[in-house]
Amino acid sequence: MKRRKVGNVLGLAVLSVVLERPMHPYEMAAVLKQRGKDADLPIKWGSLYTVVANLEKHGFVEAVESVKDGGRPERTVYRITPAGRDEFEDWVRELVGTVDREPPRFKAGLSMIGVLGPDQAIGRLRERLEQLGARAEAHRAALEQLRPLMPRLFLVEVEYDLAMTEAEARWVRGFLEELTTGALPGLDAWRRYHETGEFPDDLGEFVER
Amino acid sequence: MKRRKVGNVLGLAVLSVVLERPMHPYEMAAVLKQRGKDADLPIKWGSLYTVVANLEKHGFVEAVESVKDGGRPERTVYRITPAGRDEFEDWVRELVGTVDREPPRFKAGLSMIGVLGPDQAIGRLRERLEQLGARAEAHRAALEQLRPLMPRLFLVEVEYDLAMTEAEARWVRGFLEELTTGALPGLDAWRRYHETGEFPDDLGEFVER
DNA sequence: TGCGTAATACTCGTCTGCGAGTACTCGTAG
DNA sequence: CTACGAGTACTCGCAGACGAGTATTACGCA
Repeated sequence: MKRRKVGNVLGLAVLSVVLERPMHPYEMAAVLKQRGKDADLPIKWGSLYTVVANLEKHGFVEAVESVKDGGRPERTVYRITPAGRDEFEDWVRELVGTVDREPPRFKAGLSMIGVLGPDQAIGRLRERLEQLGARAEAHRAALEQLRPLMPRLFLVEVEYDLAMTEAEARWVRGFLEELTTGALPGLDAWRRYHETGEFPDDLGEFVER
Repeated sequence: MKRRKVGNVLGLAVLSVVLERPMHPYEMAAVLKQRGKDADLPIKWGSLYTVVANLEKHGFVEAVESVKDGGRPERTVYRITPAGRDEFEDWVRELVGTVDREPPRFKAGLSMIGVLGPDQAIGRLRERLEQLGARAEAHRAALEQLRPLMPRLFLVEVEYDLAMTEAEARWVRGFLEELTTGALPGLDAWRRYHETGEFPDDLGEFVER
């Protein structure tokens, strides 16, 4: 039980907003959304209330008041506690300081790319490349637009994302090059395997690693 | 309901092994583990049986026999169906062809790096850089060792991972550079904020984007 | 003034993921 | 020859995640 008391990243997001001022859950979601954080961490309504309740259970936030404002449903406003502040900082420290690498799904796909023939593989990789290009472009545009409005520090995540997107695009382009020019060794063996369904006779490679 | 009938990636892994020959769940896990796939997709025993059951429910695999071999607990052996084959290929196609980008936790950390002061940020980033270096090194070693034993095609995922790790390391190094040389604009405002806890007066940036 | 639609602020129940057990067996060191 | 630890092959139950629903109010507009 070395695990974080509240494991959901949404909890981190909640802490980050409630740090500024007390809020009720719905407002947290609204603020997060409006700041564009929901692009990185999609807000699930179902989880929000569970997560806030958990944060409360562990003493990271506490209920301040229950306002019956106008005729609207009753809202419970939460405030961050000192323990919550600590937890938040510590969490950020962990996130920044350690690479845990939840393995990207693309990697799983790559490791099984064999089942598609080379031709399908090429097609799919082209699609991916296109999407990566669009994503990079969108980030560049966002940066350009935001740069004059915000301190650099608040844009660093976008710069990072852009850098990584470009890196991936570069890699995919390189791999694609190898596939299309036929530079990748074993390309025809691959094609033969995919068409006939049978391996060449070099299967001894499974036992090791 | 556009979602995949069995959503868990572990399902993909199961399909990928059961494609070669019929197996019982425990054996699937063993094979996966022994091939080192468990580095990318940690096998959770709890999920394995649920996932296999689900695959069966949707007709992607079917039970072949229940062997009572020796005195061991009874094992149910599963075989892939044609539908399972299709599902598998389609899944791989999706994985390779579309970038869905489950947002890296590091990005979340970066977007909140403000709460750590610049000094702590620097420390943590140094740690990360070190870990990235180790990871890259490990991958390079693995590649060198495996290259003569396996066709290139089976190493492509590792090459990809290496490329991405290096890219991240490069980015972190660059950012760290800016922080340590003081090239990052607003660095002292940041330090002041962290020490005193109060913002400079430019808060108008929250409302837009 | 009446009506449809959007926004507000949740609640509920299902379904999944998975950690922690369980029970049996085999090899082997003493 | 027997006790013990490591492997084998699962089962169970709970905690969390999340979609879909609900009830109320505000607001545009014809």
